[in-house]
Amino acid sequence: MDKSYTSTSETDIYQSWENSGAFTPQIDKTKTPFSIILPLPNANDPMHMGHAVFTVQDIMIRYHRMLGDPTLWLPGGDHAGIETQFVFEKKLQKDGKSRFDFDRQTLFDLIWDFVEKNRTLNQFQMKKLGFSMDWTRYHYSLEPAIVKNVLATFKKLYNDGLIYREEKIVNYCTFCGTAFSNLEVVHKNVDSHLWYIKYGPLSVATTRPETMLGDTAVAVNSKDKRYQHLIGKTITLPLVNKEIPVIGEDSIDMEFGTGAVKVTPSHSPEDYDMAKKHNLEFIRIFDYDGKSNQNVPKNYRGLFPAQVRQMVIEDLTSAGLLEKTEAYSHEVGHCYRCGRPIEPITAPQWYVKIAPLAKAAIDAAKNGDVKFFPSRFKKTYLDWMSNIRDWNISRQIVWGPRIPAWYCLDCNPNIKLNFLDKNKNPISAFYRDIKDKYPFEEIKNGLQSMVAPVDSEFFIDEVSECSKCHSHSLLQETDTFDTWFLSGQWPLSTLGFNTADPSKSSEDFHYFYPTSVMDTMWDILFFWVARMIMFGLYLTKEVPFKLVHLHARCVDAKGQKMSKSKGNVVDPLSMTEKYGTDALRMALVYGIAPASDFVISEDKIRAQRNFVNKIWNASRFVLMIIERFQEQNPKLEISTTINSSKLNTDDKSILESLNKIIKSTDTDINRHHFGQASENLYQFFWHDFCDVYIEKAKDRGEEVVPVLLTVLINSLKLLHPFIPFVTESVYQIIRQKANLDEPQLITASWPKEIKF
RNA sequence: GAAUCUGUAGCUCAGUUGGUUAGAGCGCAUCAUUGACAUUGAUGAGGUCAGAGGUUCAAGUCCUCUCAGAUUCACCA
Repeated sequence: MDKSYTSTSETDIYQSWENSGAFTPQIDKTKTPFSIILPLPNANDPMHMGHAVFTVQDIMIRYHRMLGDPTLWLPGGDHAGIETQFVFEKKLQKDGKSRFDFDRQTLFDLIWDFVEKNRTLNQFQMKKLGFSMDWTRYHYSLEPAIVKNVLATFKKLYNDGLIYREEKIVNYCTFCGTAFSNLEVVHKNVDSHLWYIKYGPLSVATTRPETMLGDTAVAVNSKDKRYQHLIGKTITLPLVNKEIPVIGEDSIDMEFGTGAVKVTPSHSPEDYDMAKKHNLEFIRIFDYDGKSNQNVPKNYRGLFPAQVRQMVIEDLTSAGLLEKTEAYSHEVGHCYRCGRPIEPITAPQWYVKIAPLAKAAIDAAKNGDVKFFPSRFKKTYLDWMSNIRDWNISRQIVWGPRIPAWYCLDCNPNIKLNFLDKNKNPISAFYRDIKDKYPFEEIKNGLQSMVAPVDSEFFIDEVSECSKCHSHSLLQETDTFDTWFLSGQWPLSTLGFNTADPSKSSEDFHYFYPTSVMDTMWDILFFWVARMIMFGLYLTKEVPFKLVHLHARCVDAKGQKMSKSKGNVVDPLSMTEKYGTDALRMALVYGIAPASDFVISEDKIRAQRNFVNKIWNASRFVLMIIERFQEQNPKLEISTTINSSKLNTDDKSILESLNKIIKSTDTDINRHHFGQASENLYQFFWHDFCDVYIEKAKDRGEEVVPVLLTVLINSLKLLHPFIPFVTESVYQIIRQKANLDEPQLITASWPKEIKF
């Protein structure tokens, strides 16, 4: 054996595991399987430290595999809708282009190629980390079969009356050009102003003066004595010179501002609700490109909100209508992707009626069908679940499956179309105005996006002819699915559940579903975990996993979340090259509490590299001792059979410690205290075994061999889930020496109490 | 505004259902080591477990409050 451990053979060891079929479980109906679906990484993203924390999954997987359970760890890759398109658009920007230069099919194809180039990268990286995944069951989220199933789910939801299309106020990012769900909006505190504007007989206080051009009412508290006489009357909206009503609304805080609030139903969520209640007019003054439109007086048109604000303030000031300006800081929604302020806009979108789905998901958590670890996350989950609102599943991007709805242009002439004509000139117009100018095929081929009025009729199945007017001018909805709509069905899709006909679901599905554990980080508990639970219950009546395990988050030395934009990411692969994969894996679990933040430092990895080397050297020494005894006594039998009559107190002591560590490792792994388990193993091996037992064994004769070997082999087994490479390579060497039956450590039997 | 978490050695953190002198890694000090390993060994210094009160035979651990920090959720003008 070499003088120190080198990690150069890791790739070979991984290959031999994979070739031996160890990663691929056999379906055995007499046994209970253990299965984990990997939280699918973005297919085109390289791995970061956060992914390396999936080591805890490998620990569980390897442990159960050694216990003899049919064990499945199913890997996958996500097309990651908005994320990927955003990255791609940045790339386009560098080349001086934008998404508007392409029709949607071309853009989609470009992104597809872009992703394909990197798609296998993180598969390679996961192998580097030693993850014992079943690559024969790998899935990619845009595989035809998976997409087909997702569309079938949409159809089922639709048929069950759980899908609807409505024009509500949405979180719209005019830069990214898409709406977002509430979860994707980041609230930031912004220092701004409160402007007091004179509206006829009263004044209103507002943080967004520019939206006044779209005001359709003023609201006051109906109990407010100052304004009671005005309720039901109208006042004149300045700058626009239009009569708008004063309404009484109990939710208005009389203490705040002037106690009177301007109401802009199309650009404020609260005002939207008020307008629905009081039947107010909706005037959308900002378009989806972020600029003011035809609904504002001429001089304010075609401008961004900030510009309109400037003008409105100036004009109000010169008209003597701006009473005062106060400094004011408040929360403003920002796009989680590009960081720009979200513009609340009314837009027709597709929604999932969430209440019935949420109810089942709440019940499942309450009755323990799905458990949480650490358990406090159950409360977080239930709190969120019980306040959940209908889910906006439509995104105005191209990178993802399109919503399967088809509109007849001739029945819905008010559909707004954005497309490139045959000369690549951008056209933006209502169908009614251009139907005679452009052939349908030209529109269809150059299509970028469309906005169908909320009352448009659609077909949920693709048809080539409109059943009403027999037109062949049918276009599929250009909105794509929220990426979580697809990944929310991931456990079902990957295991072969068939939504359209559940009886045709695969054997894998029947055997491995519900899976055992879903291990992820708490930051996607709502985005992903909650959605998977809802979909799982909705489609199969069963939870997709019995346990939600939230692992720790890796932060930088300053305690900050690692992110590419902050430039503080530590690349796990460079660490594996420098110190070996095992050292990194051990550093990622050693002494770490579940679901907490932890700092990964090079010091810590180095310390674990030393431990890995200690294992190597201790094993080398044990073999040297044995060889020495063999030279003295060629007939010496190398065996692990313990003869209790020959044991001295040291032997008994180390065997007792071994039994203790076997027991505690079992307990700790089963209750997910991987940090504790690894710490105990570290202490046991280095201190109890090396520093104490081996030191004393130096002075003893060949009778130490069985105990030495027994402790060593069992230690290797116990450590294998944590540090698979060094343990396997040592095992292979010892196996030859000691004629061990089990060909590989990865599939060797998990240690049981030693009788002596 | 609501909820959750954290505060333990110089640094980064463990500490299970409350149970003897509170632990690890790194760092530090002293010594050792020519045959497993300097990627080593031994010994040691260093902590009124954020603060106050309470429950208990017993509290780092449970309860209440205070202080400090972090995070998540939330449509307030």
